[in-house]
Amino acid sequence: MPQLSSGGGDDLGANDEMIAFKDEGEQEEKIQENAFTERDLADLKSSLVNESEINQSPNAAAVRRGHQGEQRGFPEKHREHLDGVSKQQDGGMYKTPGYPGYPFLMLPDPYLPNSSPSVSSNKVSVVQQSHGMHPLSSLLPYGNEHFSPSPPHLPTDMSQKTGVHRHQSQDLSGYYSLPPGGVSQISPSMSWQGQTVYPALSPCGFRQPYSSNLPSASSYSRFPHSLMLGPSSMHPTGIPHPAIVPPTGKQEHEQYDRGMYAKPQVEAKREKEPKKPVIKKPLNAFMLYMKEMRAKVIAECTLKESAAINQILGRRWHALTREEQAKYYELARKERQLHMQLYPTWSARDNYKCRARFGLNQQTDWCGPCRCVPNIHLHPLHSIALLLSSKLISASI
DNA sequence: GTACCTTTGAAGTCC
DNA sequence: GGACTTCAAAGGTAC
Repeated sequence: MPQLSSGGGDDLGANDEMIAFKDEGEQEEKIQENAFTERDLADLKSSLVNESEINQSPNAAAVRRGHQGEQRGFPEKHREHLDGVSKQQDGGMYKTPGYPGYPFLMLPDPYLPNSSPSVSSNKVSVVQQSHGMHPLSSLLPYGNEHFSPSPPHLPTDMSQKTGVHRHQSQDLSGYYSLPPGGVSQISPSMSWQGQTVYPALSPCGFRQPYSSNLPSASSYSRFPHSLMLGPSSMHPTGIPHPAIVPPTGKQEHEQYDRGMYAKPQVEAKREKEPKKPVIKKPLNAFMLYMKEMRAKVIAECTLKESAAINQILGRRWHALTREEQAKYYELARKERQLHMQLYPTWSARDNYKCRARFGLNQQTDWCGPCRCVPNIHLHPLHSIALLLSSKLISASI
């Protein structure tokens, strides 16, 4: 996928999608000729989303379900209009003096030299956003200079362009104020950069999932309290990370017991033990955008259904300029970088359901059913032995 | 109680 | 290398 990592600011990654988005009207013309194509159904959904944006009705989602047939021919011009409106809205978001509801602003900036709750990290800054400060800079744990034309601390090859080089771990210490000894020496009290990415929302009508009475809890809005209280929730480095979540709910259920296999006593015993926290994937650019804009869309459209909201956000994402998208690509890139720094052995594969489904150790067990490999690097002979054993397991299954 | 929906992007897997 | 799959967030909905 296109990323900033290619080094050029022009390669922001949304080209294809943006082109497809612009061609949407042509497709809809074809749809009028073939009323029962699959594209028609997809277009219907988009039209319904448009309607939700226009009507801003809290019942729009319900209406969508109930009257899909009636709304099949929703005028295309409304979509074009909405695209313009949404573009205007999104474009204006960076110009708005106040930045209400911008969730990232409420948290300390761990990567600024003075990372204590600062002007850019408390609620006051929310309404002082625009004064010589890029609105997104506050969202960043990386400081305002991130969007400045020539960040002083950036490597020379990154200064004048948004280009990114993938391997710049040496830069992270400057970016994230990491101690020279590496992440393992980061004080546990330091706010995790993701807090600014997954924060509590401002009290001005936005959701605030956890009590703000507890200072520590408010600083870890994305963490369940159990995660914050227990050392088991900590990363080995001692750093609480928003990507670390206890395997509760859906994931826990899917990963530890799906009824796929009978539980031996060992399994039952394992369940009594504290569950290992799951390291989540770092958020990509669009996910970061959604996190930021969801509350705004909810407020504007009075929608609550995430599926419909995400459709709107997807359209708005395409409506963003490349420069606007670049900010989120850059954020996502830093998220991935820090994630890699903190969890060098972690792989997205670790969270694949298949391994946990069969009760396999993420680090050592060979996943026979799906053939995905363990995280460790095995001796070739060991690998062959595991391969053979996995085939036997597969045959027995 | 939990899967599903819906979006885009990153990463992994497969052929 | 391209196609495909999975998972990140979110919360209402359906079963």
